[in-house]
Amino acid sequence: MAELTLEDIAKKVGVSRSTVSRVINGSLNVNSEIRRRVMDVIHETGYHPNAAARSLASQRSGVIGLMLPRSVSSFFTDPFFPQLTQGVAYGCNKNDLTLSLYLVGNKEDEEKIYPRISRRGLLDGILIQAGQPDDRLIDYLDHSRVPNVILGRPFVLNGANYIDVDNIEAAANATRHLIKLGYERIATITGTQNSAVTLDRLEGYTLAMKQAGREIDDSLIVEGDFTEGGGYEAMQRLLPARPDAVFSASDIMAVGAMRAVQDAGLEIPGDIAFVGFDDIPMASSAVIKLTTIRQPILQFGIKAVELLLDIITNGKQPARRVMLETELVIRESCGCHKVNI
Amino acid sequence: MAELTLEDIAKKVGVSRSTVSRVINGSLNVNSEIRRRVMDVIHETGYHPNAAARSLASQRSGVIGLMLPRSVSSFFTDPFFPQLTQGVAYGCNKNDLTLSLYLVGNKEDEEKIYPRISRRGLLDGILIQAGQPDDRLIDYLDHSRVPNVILGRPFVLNGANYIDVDNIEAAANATRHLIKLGYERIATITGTQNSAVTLDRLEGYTLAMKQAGREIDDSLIVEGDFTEGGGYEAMQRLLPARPDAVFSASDIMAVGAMRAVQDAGLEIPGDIAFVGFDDIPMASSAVIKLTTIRQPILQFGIKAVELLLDIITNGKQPARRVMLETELVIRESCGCHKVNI
DNA sequence: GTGAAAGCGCTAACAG
DNA sequence: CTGTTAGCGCTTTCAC
Repeated sequence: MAELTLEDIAKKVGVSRSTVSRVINGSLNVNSEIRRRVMDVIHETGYHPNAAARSLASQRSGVIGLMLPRSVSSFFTDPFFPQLTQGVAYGCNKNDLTLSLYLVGNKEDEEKIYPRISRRGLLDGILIQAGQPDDRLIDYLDHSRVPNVILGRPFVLNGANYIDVDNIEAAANATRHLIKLGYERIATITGTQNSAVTLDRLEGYTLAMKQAGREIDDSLIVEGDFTEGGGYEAMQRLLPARPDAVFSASDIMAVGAMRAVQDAGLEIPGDIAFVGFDDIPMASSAVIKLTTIRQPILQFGIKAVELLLDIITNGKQPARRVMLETELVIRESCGCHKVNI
Repeated sequence: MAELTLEDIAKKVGVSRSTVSRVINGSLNVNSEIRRRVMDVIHETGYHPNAAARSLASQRSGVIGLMLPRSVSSFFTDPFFPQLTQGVAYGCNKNDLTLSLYLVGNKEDEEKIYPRISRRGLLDGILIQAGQPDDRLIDYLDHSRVPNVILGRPFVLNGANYIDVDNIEAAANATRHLIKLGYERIATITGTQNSAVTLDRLEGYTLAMKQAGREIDDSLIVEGDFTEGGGYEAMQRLLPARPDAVFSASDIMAVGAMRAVQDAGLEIPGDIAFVGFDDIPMASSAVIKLTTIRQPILQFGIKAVELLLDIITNGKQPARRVMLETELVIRESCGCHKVNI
């Protein structure tokens, strides 16, 4: 059977194309009897309006993009991104939006993707993961008229719309918890250099330490890369400095680091206590029991979609900055109960 | 500035709209001098054709969908899916396609998504992850005219186009490896009930055991759920049966199971040997060293896109079934070297 | 409350 | 090799 059009439906019901369009788009000014008949025919025939035609006429596609730049290589290595993606997907489902995913693999991909997202008609707006300071994309989008919101604080603000958690405060919180528990040599495993999250979480650590009158010992600060393996190696480098507690800038690195501690024959939290960041599902597993800073990852994605929708509808002015709350979730890796005895 | 149209470019260059369209679409029949001038103006002005108009006129959107049904709840829990998604994304990048991701969260979402994917004009075709036997979607798509390929063998074939690895043979291979190494009590941790992968891998295990003249001992078969925690628990249930080797239907479950073994004070592979399935990045980490069946996950995604493209171009007849090769990757968890001594 | 008519911006015959 | 001419299928004034 040939594809049905609005015109076909109209003919079958005996009304005009406009009327059918009105009932599909939920206009109130339609006689309820006619509306019913139109609906019936639509269901009987299994008619679905053509998306391209609709986009062209209405200048709205109902599609938003999610772009993860090349610098986010940990897409399938850190559960954070899949979960974020899921949050965005839920946000889309909720708002009857379709999600287009742009995963950039290499420089070549990148060049091909720029034009695709700026092609009008395809996307109503786009969500971009903040990356490294030299990410040209954010800059690029700033100049384009595509409504966009940045996931995470971008390096250069410039009236950007973004959503984030207060990484500095959250990391400070995590560190303070360790300080309060009486640990003497508190170390930190940072994320990849050159990303805003890494900088902010490190700053939070430093802040809390200084506020507590502790000196910053560089041998207690090691760089990870947001992977489990990276956490393992970072911990191995850290071990000689004899830390008695570690604040890890991500849960997945904490998991790797804890493994390194165990492989070294030490105990958690007895010998070394841990606090992570993210609260990925694994953190609450029976085996890990990681005390961590919970980010509302799913909510993050959902809110981002809503923020974007707001910008699409009402314009990008004034700039919007949404901050989500984090929360210290106490499990066993920090050794809380040890102190309570 | 108002949005540029093809007409504007044509006017600036002093040619007709069609000519500009031709150079954009790479038609050969254009005077090279004119082509150059058109290109120049396009670059100067930063013109991008409107995707909706183009889709409407050409009946092709350049967008394909990737649908992960509700039954795939392990999206952000098993690295397999993110990696598959990445493979699909690469395949899209390579072929100048845009990827739309449909992650179904709940029944409600599901109902909203059906019409979205069957709306013509939006999608040129769709990739669907095979799920449980009662997944209505695959059935639904079979009747629709949307070109589609199923990722993994579907329960009901019916002329479906799909791509898969030979799970039975691969699992048998893994099991045979363990048999050859002389293990006496070889167990298996299966995936979630009711999925084709689970069934096939279990069948491979049974097959290899029977072929080797081993009896199938039900106490050596436990069900997992494709999560790390599930693997851990499955192993705990398995321990009393005193297995000396385990074939796990996925790497992530193997990781959990191995942890359970260590927590029980046993050694790998000394007390219990392991072979996994997938070869996720973690499997080759310095800590895990998991012997496993490597699936070409990225390739899987890329090939799926190419297959879909073929169907879009040449029609769904005849049905295409693509099988990808797997490979046994030997690391340390199987205890190979123990035997070689 | 309903219909007619004018596009939305592009592709694709078809002439020339 | 290039221009003219129809649409693609829908939304949206604007009359009535």
